[in-house]
Amino acid sequence: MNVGTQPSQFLPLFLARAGVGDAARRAATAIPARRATFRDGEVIVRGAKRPTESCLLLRGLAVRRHEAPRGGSGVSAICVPGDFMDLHSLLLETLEHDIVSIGGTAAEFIPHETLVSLCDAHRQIRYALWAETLRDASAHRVWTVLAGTMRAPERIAHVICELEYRLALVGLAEAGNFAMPLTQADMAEVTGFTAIHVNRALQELRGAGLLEWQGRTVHLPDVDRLRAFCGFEVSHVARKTAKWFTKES
Amino acid sequence: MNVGTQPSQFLPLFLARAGVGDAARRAATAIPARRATFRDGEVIVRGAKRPTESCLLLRGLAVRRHEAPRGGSGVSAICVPGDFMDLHSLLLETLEHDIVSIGGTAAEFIPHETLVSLCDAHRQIRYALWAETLRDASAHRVWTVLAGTMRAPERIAHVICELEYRLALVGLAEAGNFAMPLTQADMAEVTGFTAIHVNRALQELRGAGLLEWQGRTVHLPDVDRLRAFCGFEVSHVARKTAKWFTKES
DNA sequence: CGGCGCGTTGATTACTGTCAAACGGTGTGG
DNA sequence: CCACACCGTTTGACAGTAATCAACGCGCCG
Repeated sequence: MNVGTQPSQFLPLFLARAGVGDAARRAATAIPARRATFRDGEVIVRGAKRPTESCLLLRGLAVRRHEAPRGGSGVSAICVPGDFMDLHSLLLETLEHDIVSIGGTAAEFIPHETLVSLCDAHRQIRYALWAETLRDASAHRVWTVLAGTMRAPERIAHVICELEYRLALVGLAEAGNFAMPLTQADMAEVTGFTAIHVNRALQELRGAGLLEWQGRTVHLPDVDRLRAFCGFEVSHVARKTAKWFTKES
Repeated sequence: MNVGTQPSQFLPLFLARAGVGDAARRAATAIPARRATFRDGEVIVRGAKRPTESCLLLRGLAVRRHEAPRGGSGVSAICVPGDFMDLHSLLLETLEHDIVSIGGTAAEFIPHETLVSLCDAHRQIRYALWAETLRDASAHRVWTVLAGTMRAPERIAHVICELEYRLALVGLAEAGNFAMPLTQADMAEVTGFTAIHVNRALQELRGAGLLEWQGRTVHLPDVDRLRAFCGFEVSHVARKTAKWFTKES
């Protein structure tokens, strides 16, 4: 549902986090952005269609949903608030997946031509956006390996650890507690297991006292123990950006 | 083994394929590149160490090898000649994986500062390189989903289809025949199965007349049938680049 | 009340890993 | 030349993990 156009709030925040300097950031303060909200399961960006805007997630969770070759579907990533979800559509003609809302979400859409102008005009901005897409790619590589090497309880625990970590970064998780819009069926799509198997793996995790997940809330009694259980390392998720491009163009 | 420094051959080729115009391409003709060859299993780029160059694969195959959390290892991508293997090290401080030679390989290394100068000076070049990293990311997403949803025979067949397709693009596969430096154990690392299971899946594929793989050579009697078997679609691998950035800066 | 989404359970089957061993080719040293 | 070791491949038997099929319970909402 479209809820109007207003100056982008998240783009300046995003650039600030990326270490972009004041001058370039001032140029990004008055960027008009279309805002929209989405209900559970609604498609935020459809892969089949060439988009003319890129979107930032403001609230809620979203997944990158792919059609799998033999007819099923799979998820290649989870997006949290603050993520620039389809920056790649700026340069690639086709998208291989949909971006789908999990629970209620809000997103803002910035026209490609605006982003291109910013990139052309500001060296720091273009490298910051490029670096963001590289961080995404790095996360994808890690997921590929995890999907190949971990069994259900560890894999699920790892997804939860990753969510907790990334949500905490943007103030949406505290003391191991966070809202969990994903259902067990969603978790199955993310991890590639069946919903039934996810259910049984979760019972194992609960039984071991590693996590509580009831309704739409997750509580991790001992984050460190859960991280040890599944081999989660912050360094796998948090990739630092090189600092050579801080010079303004 | 270091085999000297000479003007980069592949960078101009690479830019030409990316649709970069003559003016920008001329600037990239005299780029000095260090050349080196590697034996089977040698590390071409070590993730732990911050590199000061980015490398292109000239000959042979290489894999992105990760340490898996519980001690094993996994592979997140296969690189073929012509691939810019660690362009991401240009902007990210840390790399989460090694790039490892499979069989004998040759690579050329271009200093980061040279690449940065080219990117700063030429709009087309910076967008072409950015797009290349986005294509990588797209391939990673597809692999994540495949790793989660396919069983061994299909998954292995898919990797082989992808290799055949990408090698054919650079003239290294013809009529379904190509050199295969990967061993069955390597294929196990790539797909996340055990070598024994890979062996059995291959017997199944051979029995169905879908592929022949003996020694270091693969022959696909009927590429279309193999593609149908594993759901391989060219569109999953070949992502087109948007054409808006053809304008020179 | 009845339907639906979500979580749960049990029984059964299919897929994959593990352990142990053997085979064939290749290169090396005696 | 042969013995030997090594690597990649192959085989068999068995154990563990996950998918499938078929229900059932529970809460929410029309």
